[in-house]
Parts: sequence; structure tokens; C-alpha cells
Amino acid sequence: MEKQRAMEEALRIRSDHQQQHRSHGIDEEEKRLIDSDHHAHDNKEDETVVKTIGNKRPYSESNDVNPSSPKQKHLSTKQEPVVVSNMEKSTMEFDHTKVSSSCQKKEEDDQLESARAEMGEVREENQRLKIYLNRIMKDYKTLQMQFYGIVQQEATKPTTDHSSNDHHQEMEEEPSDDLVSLSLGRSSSDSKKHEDQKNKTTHSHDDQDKGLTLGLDYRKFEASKSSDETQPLPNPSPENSSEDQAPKEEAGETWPPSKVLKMMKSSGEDVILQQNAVKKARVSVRARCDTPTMNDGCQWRKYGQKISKGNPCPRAYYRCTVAPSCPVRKQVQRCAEDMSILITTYEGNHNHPLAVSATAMASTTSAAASMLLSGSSSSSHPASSTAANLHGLNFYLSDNSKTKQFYLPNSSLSAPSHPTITLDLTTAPSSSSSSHYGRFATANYPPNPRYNSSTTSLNFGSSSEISSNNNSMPWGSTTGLLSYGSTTTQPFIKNQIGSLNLARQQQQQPMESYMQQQPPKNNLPDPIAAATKAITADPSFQSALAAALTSIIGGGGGANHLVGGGDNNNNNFGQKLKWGDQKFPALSSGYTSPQAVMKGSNTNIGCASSFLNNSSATTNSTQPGSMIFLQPAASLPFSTSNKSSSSSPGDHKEQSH
DNA sequence: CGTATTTGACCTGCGC
DNA sequence: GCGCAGGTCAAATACG
Repeated sequence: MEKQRAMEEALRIRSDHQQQHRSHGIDEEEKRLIDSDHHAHDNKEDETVVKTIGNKRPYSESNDVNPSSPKQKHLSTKQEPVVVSNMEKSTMEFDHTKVSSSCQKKEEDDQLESARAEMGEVREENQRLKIYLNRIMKDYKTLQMQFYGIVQQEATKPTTDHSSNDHHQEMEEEPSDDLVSLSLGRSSSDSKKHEDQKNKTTHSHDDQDKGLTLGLDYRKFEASKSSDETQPLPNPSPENSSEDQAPKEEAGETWPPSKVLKMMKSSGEDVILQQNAVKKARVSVRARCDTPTMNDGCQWRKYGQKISKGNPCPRAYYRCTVAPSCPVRKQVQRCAEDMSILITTYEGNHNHPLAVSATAMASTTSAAASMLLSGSSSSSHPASSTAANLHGLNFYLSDNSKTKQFYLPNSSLSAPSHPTITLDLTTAPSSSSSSHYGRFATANYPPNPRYNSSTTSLNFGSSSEISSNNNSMPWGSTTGLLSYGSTTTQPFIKNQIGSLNLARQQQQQPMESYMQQQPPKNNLPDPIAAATKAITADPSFQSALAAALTSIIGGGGGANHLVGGGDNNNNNFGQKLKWGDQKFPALSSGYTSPQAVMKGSNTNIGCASSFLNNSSATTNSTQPGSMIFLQPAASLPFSTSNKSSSSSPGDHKEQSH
């Protein structure tokens, strides 16, 4: 009897050990309780594990099981009872032992059965999801075809340009801008796209898929446009076609398409104008970074450096060298107020396929540009506010008279004449910061009187905010602003960001309070509403934004081997890969609107160390331009070059690969 | 030696 | 027309 007791004790200890491995939260009391009926308890534990597997598996479609995943845990633990039984057999030959071992075998069988059943269910679930995805793709293609038809019809109309310009005749000075903005398909396809989006939201539970399909479709759309309707420019056309054919060639910035669209609508003269317009459109990215430049995946060659007025830090000029003819340029400059912040301004359209690693930034910039352009093109009556909730992201179109208060005097980048949208990826400044830039996206417009009255600010609300309570969103319902977007997609944001601890920082409160003090502006002029709709309905923007966010949050979407893209969420990886293949419409020249700012929550782009250290120092950009704040807390989509540290952003060659 | 960066000169646009 | 500032060019230089 004592032997038996000793054996049981040994078993108890073993089972306790197992339990500790399974879950760290086992109480000591529970261990004691196991004493007599530890077998049953063990079985219970295993069942619990199996259940856990069953719950988690559906989320990992790709069957990529993390080495540390519950499943493997389960498998490993499953083996242990066998060892125990063997030990029992070999060392002791009591009847009781045999009974217990047989009992354990039975339990193992049961566990195996349950596990198999779970796996079968998961497989079925995967199958269902695949079917579901195919169906969604089908639906979208159908809608896409319809949309193409409409677009083509409009394109063939000789009066297209005039009609497109009608809705904002005030901008007669730059008809090309109008053309560009229209070329993005927002105005004409507004309702259509909205419809598409609606359709998707109703059909899709999987936002990842959604983003994917949207992005891809949009790309196709643009490419088809270029091939079908236009005599494309030498550069853009091949690029578009190639991008279409090659999934790897995702061009985060599908700026060429806009050119193409412009081409199709206008004579050579117009083309020239539009190309100039394209050149003017800019997307500025602010990120904390210790290194001279952010590695955004593209290859750049420095061609100049200048000391700009109002900023002691020199501004470096880079040219995209991925393709010899690529017109894309970027300017890199440190923020005068906070040297740890690197301001990178992108201008132009890539006329070549982008590497995966370049997708994140390209997507972000193109999305921002799209946002800017769409907002500008349709907001002929800027003096109003609009908030849009897109897939959990807030977009805010606000009256310039209000937001202007937050502008800082100096402008370090981006000539005012250029419509610029800024993505602020810097960590939110402390609440005491006088500048609200850290949290709020604002935009200034060029001196051009046309733009004076309008400001576009985009707030990419943090996921935490989104997921926790929509009503609490500072720019959302609390301000009485309109909100667009499907709520069904929010879970995605929640999952993606929330799981990654991407939380909006508390420091946003000041701005929130400010915004809440703002009188709600519910009476939106139609143009504004249309603009908001267009923005929110723009699949390309959504997908691009999603891609950008995912890459930022999840550790470097698509590409980012660069910076610890290590993501603890496998689901995100799959998503990132998918998004990495899409091509986004880009920054077209429709900079009828000047500058917009988008802002998110927390960012660690580039240099983690600086992010960690400088969260309070941000005084925000001084530029009159706008800013976008995307602030991932985790890994960075864009890594910084590891080259030696130099105070001057332009001192280094930026190497993406 | 080839390539990338640096840096002063030059060009352009804009305001006065 | 002049001056200023932003932006670009290209020779000189640095680097691997």
C-alpha cells in the first residue's frame, strides 16, 4: 500500500508539473486536490487544452502552427501520460497500476479523438472560409465589371472633364487637379465603390480578405483603365501592366494610374499640367528615428542637401533609384522642435514595381494622398467638419478655422504651395505638450486663396479607442460628427491592433476635450459628405491603410525583415502577405486640396530607442502642412537604415535592401 | 575603379 | 527687377 501511495504521489507531482506547463495559474490547493483523483483532473486539463485549440484554430487559416501554440502544447502533454504509464509498467506491477494505465490509455484515446474531431472541424471551417472568400471575390469582380462599364462610359463622353470640374468650379485654375482627383475614381465611382464596400462588409467576416480584395481590385481597375482607355505614358503603362501580372510587383504607390487616367481624359497640354500637378502632391511622414533616414523599402539616391528656412537641420533630397526613370523624390529632414523626429516627404509616382519591403510606406503614403486628394477634390465647401469612421479608423474633415489654431508657425518641410498630407508616426507627445499635433492631424493649405478656407485633418483613431468604445471617440460621435464605415470591420481593427497592444495614448485627451468643445457640425454640405463618402468608400484607401497599419502594427507588413518585424501574431502575417501583393492607387496629382494630416496613435517607426525615450518631447511639426499620425506601438513597417548616426538626415545613403 | 555622397553653383518661382 | 527660398545639377570627394 505504501508503494502504491508513493506511486500516486509521484504521479501527482508529475501531473502538477504538467499542469504548470500548461497553465501557470494553477493554485497550490488545486495540486492538493489532485491527490486522489489526479487522473480525472489531468483528463480535464487536456480537454481544456483541446477546447482551446478548437477555439483558436479557426483564426489561423493557414495551419501555420506556432511552435508555442496551444496545439503543440497539447500534443506534448498528451505524450506524457504515456510515459507515466510506461514507467508504471516497468517499475511496478500492481493491479492498480495496470488499471490506472489502462485508464490513461483510454483517456489518451479520448483526447486523440477529440483532437481529431477538432482538427476536422477546423478543416471544415477552413474550407468554408475558402469558399466564402471565393464568393466574395466573385461578387467583387462582378461589381467591378459594372464599375468599369460606368467609368468607360463616362470616359467616352467628351464632356467628362467639364462635368467633373463642375462640382468645384472654383478650382478652375488647376483643372488638372480636378482631373486627377477624378481619375482616382472617387467622384464618379463614389456610389459604386461605396456599394462595393457595403457589399463586402455584408459578405465578409474576414477583413483581411476584404482589404485584400479591395486592394487588388482597385489595382486591377486602374490597370485596366490604363490599358483599355488610354494611350498611357511610356513609363506608367508598362508598369501598370507589369504590376498587374506580377503579384510581387505591388506598387504601394500607384501613382502612375492617376497619370494614365489623366492621359485618357486630356490632350497633351493637359497631360503636362497634370504631371506637374502630380509632382506637387506630397505625402509627409513624421517618425521618430535615430538614424538619418527611414528605410522605407525603396532605393534612394541623394542628390542634394539644403538648409531650409526655419529649420537648422539640413534637408536632404533623395531620388528613387529603383528605376532610372522613376520620378519619385523624397525629402528628409529632422524636425526642428524635436530632433528625434524625422520628417520624410514623398513626392511623385513610382513608375515601376515596388519591392515588398517598400509596400508599407508606399501604401501608407498613397493612402494618405488618396485621402488628401479625395477630400480636396470634393470639398468645395470646406467650412465644415466631417468625421468618418472607416473600418474603425477615423477620418476627420474639419473646418480650417478651428484646426488652424493648432498649427505651429514654422514650416520645415513642404513648401506651402504643395498640397501635403503628413503621416505622423511619432509617439504621442505628453499631454502637457502645447502642440496638439502629436495627436491630431491637421492640414494647412497653400497660400492659394482657393485653399485657404479648407483644412483636412485625418485622425486615425487608435484601435483601442475604436474597439473599446466607439462613442468615446474624440472625433466620432462625441463631436456629433457623421460617421461612415461599416461596423463589421471594426472587429478586425480590434483584433489586429488591440491584440498587439496598440493603444491610443492617454495624452490625446487634451485634443479630445478640445474637439468635444467644438460645436458639432452636422450640417454638412453635400460636397463634404460626398468627399467623406468617397474617402471612406475608397477601397484602395482602406486596403492601403489597412496594409500600412498592419505592417506597422504587426511588424512590418510584407517586408519588413528590416526591423524586428517579428510579429507575435501569425494571423497578421498572412494578412500582411496578402496585402503586400496589392497595388494601391496612388498619389495622384489632384492636389486641389492642400494639405491634410492624418494621425494615429502610437508609433515606433524607425528607431525604437528614440521612440522609447522621446515620447514627451514632441512639439510637432512646424510645417504648415498637414500630418498624419499613425502610431504603432510594436514593430515598424519601415526600418531605419543602420548606417552610422549622423545628425543630418541626408548624410547617409539609404539602403533598403 | 565604380558608385554614392557632398556641396557649391545654378535654376525657378514667388513676393515685394 | 531684385532678393529670397526651394529645388536641382554636377563636379569634387568619399567609400567599398
